[in-house]
Amino acid sequence: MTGNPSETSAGDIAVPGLRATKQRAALAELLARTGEFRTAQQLHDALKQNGRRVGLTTVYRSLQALADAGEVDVRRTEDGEALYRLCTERGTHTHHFHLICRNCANDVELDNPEMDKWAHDLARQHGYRDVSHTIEIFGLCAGCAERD
Amino acid sequence: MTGNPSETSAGDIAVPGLRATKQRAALAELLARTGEFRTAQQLHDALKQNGRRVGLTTVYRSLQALADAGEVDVRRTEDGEALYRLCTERGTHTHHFHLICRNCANDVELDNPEMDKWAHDLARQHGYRDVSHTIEIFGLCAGCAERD
DNA sequence: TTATCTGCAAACATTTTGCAGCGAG
DNA sequence: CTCGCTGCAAAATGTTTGCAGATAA
Repeated sequence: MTGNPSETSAGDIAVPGLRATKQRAALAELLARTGEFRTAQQLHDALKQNGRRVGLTTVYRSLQALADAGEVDVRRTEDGEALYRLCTERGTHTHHFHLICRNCANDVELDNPEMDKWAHDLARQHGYRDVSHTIEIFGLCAGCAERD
Repeated sequence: MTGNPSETSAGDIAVPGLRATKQRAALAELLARTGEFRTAQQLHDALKQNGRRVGLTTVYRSLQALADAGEVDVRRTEDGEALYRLCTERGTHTHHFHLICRNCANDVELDNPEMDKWAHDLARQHGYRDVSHTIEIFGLCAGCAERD
């Protein structure tokens, strides 16, 4: 699974204003392959295990840049650690719902432009500008609810 | 306003298994008076300004104890800081919006049953049960946007 | 009295920053 | 060649812990 690192950038992410470096390519590939929320340190460890030599600092900085560019989603653990995952709908600066199972941590990412707009308008009604929103719905997913 | 600290416990919170100390009483009173999400440090500062001498450590430990006891709600800032607020009513399963200024941390609490219902339905459409949701909209409040 | 609580200082964990050198464009 | 990117080490931040003395029960 981890045995054949090719030079070709598989899940490459081109962000205008960011240089294409090996490190970021490796990170992007990893993010694409993972698809789930991981801490910066987990990603860093994974890169190390894949033989990729990327500094933790660079992981942090790249994740931040990618988050700014709207390419990755950021979420927080209950104790405040940042979790990163490749945004399923990239490029769009829309923010999505997260439907998170509180048992298995499974995360469904939804997109509801209407609700999106609503949240936006509501914020502006109250004088808020430069608005972003986070909508997290916690519950038991079908699988876990059954197993209960 | 702050000049006459009486010995009587105004917003006292009695938690079985926890001793009633002046420090915790002061914190509880402050929480009751505040009613909004604050960081531990903000609470600590407020206590200091009220002439209450309570160590930061104690603030943290008390908040943790109160949170464990279900008396206090914990939330996280966008950058991972913990925010605490007196739990309004346990049992009510109402969830509100939080319109949070990412600069001054001001928090407008809204209630929009329609959006509430929407979120709920959406979750159930995806097979989620025992649903609760958190809707946080971050932005710059009018005041901070002006000051920019 | 005695077990818990307090508060200081020091430890911690995560994330950020300074700076010298590397490397993409 | 140049300027941004990298990575180490060191700093900054928010939070937790060890321990000696204070205090509620």
